[in-house]
Amino acid sequence: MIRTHDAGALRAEHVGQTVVLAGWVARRRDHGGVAFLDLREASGVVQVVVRDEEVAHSLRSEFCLKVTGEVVARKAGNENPNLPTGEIEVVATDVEVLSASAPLPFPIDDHVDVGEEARLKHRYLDLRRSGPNAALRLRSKINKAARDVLDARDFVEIETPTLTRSTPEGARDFLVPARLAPGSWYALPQSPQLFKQLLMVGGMERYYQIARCYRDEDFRADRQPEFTQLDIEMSFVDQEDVLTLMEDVLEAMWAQAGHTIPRPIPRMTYAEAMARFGSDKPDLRMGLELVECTDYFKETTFRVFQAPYVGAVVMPGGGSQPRRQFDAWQDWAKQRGAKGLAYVTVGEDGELGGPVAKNLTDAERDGLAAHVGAAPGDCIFFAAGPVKSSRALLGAARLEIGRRGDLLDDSVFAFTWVVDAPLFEPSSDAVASGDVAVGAGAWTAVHHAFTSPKPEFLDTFDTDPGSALAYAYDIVCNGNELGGGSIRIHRGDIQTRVFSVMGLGEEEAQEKFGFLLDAFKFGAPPHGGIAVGMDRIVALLAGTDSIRDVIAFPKSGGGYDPLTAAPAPITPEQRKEAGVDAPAAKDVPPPA
RNA sequence: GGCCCCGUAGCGCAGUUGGUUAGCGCGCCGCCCUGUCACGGCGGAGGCCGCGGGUUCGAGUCCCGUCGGGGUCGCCA
Repeated sequence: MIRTHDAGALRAEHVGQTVVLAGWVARRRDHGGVAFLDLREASGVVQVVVRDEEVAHSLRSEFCLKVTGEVVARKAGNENPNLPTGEIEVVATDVEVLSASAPLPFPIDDHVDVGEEARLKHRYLDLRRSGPNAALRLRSKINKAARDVLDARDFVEIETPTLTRSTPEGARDFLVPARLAPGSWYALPQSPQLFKQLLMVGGMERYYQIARCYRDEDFRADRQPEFTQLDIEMSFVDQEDVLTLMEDVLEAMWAQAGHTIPRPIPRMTYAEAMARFGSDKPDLRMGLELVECTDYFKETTFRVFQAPYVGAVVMPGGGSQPRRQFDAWQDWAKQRGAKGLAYVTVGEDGELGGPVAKNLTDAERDGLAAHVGAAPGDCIFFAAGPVKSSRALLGAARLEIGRRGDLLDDSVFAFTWVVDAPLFEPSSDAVASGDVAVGAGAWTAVHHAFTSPKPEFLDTFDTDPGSALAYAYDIVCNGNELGGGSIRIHRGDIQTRVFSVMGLGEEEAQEKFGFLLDAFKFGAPPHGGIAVGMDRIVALLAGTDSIRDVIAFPKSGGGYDPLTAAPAPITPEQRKEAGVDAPAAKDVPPPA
């Protein structure tokens, strides 16, 4: 090693020692005859005193230095209590410039805000800043915590291919031309789903992988075209085994950030989550649950509330919002595709106000505040219409109320399992418009096509797809779906029936994933698993809103990498050789 | 794909009802400074106001288009 000591580890006990340090000039304070350098490296920062003006004068920010010097105690009054190394300093006897630095595109200074575009373009400089640097180190620790738990339980870490076959998982695939088979294409995996199931058939019994996954979808704040899952699969287990294991893993990961997760993690059914929170990933850091009002308004003369569903959510203290604020709520609701957001205010005297109140009967007004749990000064928002879309609107309103009221504490982690999701949902968009899809009966898997129905629906799931529940589970924290999994189908006959409900014929099923169906013919063990998104988990634990902050080299909008400027054009030669323009090797049947 | 917001010096931002030479802070360059720690002082350089078109006597400012960034809904199991 070039250095003998870590700069950030020097303390009073090292006084008198001659040390060799290596690091970067974080800051230079030149007083003419004496200059102070803050030398920064992975372990921290220490103050270096340079008395040779010739040497000090030429040094600049982010020069990479080797410093030889003696550790001395700072004189009384010169200590810096803000630094762990603040009691001492290193008086340089020799300073060697290992590498000079050009002027920086942006300051490497924790006090200065820099735009994301500039940071990502020079991400290697951004990573010298304490925040981004710490985020990646935290990520490493969390990965290790997960590995330790799984290793202790005899899991096998196995890598699966990234050049594979287009899989049926719902998102758009990234495609890679096959030079040796012009006209044919690999797909990058959306997840290792099929491979991990094959590993179960292969007798591995306990598999895990920290796996990169690829989905070619539009961008969101919490989405990257490539992202990382902790992927787990186990044989001979039921749901309890998977949930317990995952809780062990989560507990260990959260412990890395100094947090304790109360065990067991509570559970609620999908139906309960939708009814109480209007979401399949409820944020349980606050109350303000949705209140069912359909029965309450059963006899109402108010036409808007003559609907299959009427629900409410209370905004504490919201009654005093000015009119334009309520108008803003209307715009907010309309932007989400709703007609509006009806509201009633509760005056300090208990008198109801707002445009809706006068449409209600005396009886309806009298009991309303009590029914929804509103207090004087509150505001009650209503949604009326189709069950699913109305609850979704109220669920979104609930979160918005939480944000505006500062009711969501980011230092608190509220976990829940959401279980018993429906196995299928109507694939038509009839759901959103509120019509009940009947007839043609095109159904699509809520989770994925290999999720088993719960045992009690094994006989009926194809005759009554709408009411069948899936043997699936999602882990939710603070309104984020961290991940999910299921007990899989391991019997060919059941798999065929599931495909059939989805309108997937035998021939097409064989074409798309015949290799999996074939594998299941050879004594496939019962198995199940789970996958959680590591980017979101680390972001939560790092206290950042964006998963970009916990990815070493993230992409910006449009899948663009500001650092390498990928994606980039290719040469005509590359194009020809890759076979990008070759005609299809074989006609592929269109999707069902 | 729809909607909203933002593009002004290396970075972060201001720029009035459209008006003469486009500012501020930090950084950068030069000089000075022997106890600072987000050191300080003096001086200086640095701008196709994202791009294209239009309105106007005159556009950083108004209009249309376009590109880039961010957010959101759709989409993403």
